[in-house]
Amino acid sequence: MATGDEILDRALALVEAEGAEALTMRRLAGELGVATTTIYWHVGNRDDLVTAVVRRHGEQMARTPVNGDTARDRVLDVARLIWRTSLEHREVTRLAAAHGASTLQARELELAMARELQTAGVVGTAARDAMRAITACVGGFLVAALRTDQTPEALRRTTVLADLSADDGDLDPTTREALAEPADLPAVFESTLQAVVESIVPADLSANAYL
Amino acid sequence: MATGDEILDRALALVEAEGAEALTMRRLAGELGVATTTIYWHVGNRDDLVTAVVRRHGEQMARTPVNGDTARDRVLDVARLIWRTSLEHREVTRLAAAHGASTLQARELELAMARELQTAGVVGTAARDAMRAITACVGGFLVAALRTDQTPEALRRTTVLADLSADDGDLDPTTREALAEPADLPAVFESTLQAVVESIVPADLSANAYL
DNA sequence: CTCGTTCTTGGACAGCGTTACATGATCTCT
DNA sequence: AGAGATCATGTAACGCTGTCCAAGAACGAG
Repeated sequence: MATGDEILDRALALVEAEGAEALTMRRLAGELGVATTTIYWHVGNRDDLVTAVVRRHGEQMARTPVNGDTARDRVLDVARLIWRTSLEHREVTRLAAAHGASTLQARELELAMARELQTAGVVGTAARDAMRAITACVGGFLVAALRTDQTPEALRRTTVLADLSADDGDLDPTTREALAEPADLPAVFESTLQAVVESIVPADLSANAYL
Repeated sequence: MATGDEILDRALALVEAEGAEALTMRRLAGELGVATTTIYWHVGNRDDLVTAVVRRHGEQMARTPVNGDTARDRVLDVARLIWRTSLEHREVTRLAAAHGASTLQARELELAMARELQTAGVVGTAARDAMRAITACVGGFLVAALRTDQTPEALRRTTVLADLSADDGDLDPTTREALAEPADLPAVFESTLQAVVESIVPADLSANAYL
């Protein structure tokens, strides 16, 4: 009656609809009209459940085609794709992050990035290091972005603003004021991404003044 | 008998000694030889507790002096400082990350970075964006690094290697082999950091071929 | 001594993941 | 067709978590 796939689909829907914290064994079982032990039988542990959910979602994420004329553009596009889809399904992203499985969520897209890097001439350990660098940055910006949509109270605890009082006197008032407001994260992400990719796959060799 | 400071000190020691997961209200109370409710009276919620612990640790973290001749070097050094101390106290870092309070942990150091950016001529919203970019990258590499020291079983689930079988046929065997092995994360971090900072605070203007 | 505030406690509640065990359904083999 | 194994589900419990309530202990001020 309740196949493993049905359970995973429901779990995914539950997470997307009501948040990562809503994914509890009892809750999911209730959603399916089934005893909690049934989930254990079909899927296993909660760890296994989350892993399977994240993996399944990761495969769906990778269905979007990659755009870009040059290989470098395509590398950039894959990174943006991870960024965008992770934000669109932020609850799944949150679940994956809490589980330490972000890499699993983006697994297919990371492979796609490796392919694009390859056609850009980056292979072997260099490709691996490049991929890790890019995905680490994307992941870092993602946690920053996901932290933003939390309760205002928790935000005030966490953000740098707090007290722009006298304790940082040697800081320009303009800067201090700017620090109190949130950054345009997508824009900062874009420019940082460009810098990182540029350091790995130089934009256009003919435009390089050194050559 | 049990002041708030004592509780926080014990909590910090507990986390550093036995891991972030060991910080439970009952466990901490037992450690202090006190009823769990006492903690609630002095510190408050568990959220409050974790927040206070992370903040306290963050203040201790910021006591290391910043090195470097040029302002740019000092910006780099602050970033490396966050990286290094966060790894040295990885359990606290894990706790902060699980709580969404990484920014709080590094608050003082981020302010230090803002100061260095200022002397490097980056002020106002540019300073804010620069700081966010750098800290996001550091944070991303940190979660990647912390994921590494997890159980081998969980690692195999998460890492990109898994099956270097036929499903990614158009991938160079050298690359495929490299992807199966972990990267030298500190080295990749260092070079990525350089690239990001370079894009914000150009190294030495006289060395720029365009000027 | 007594009142009021500060501090501490024991005991409960609801929720979580997980498991041992019993039960029913389904299929297979003789 | 009937016996037995395998699959699928349900019941009930264990130990753990954060949290709160009402009641008591300590203690300084009047």
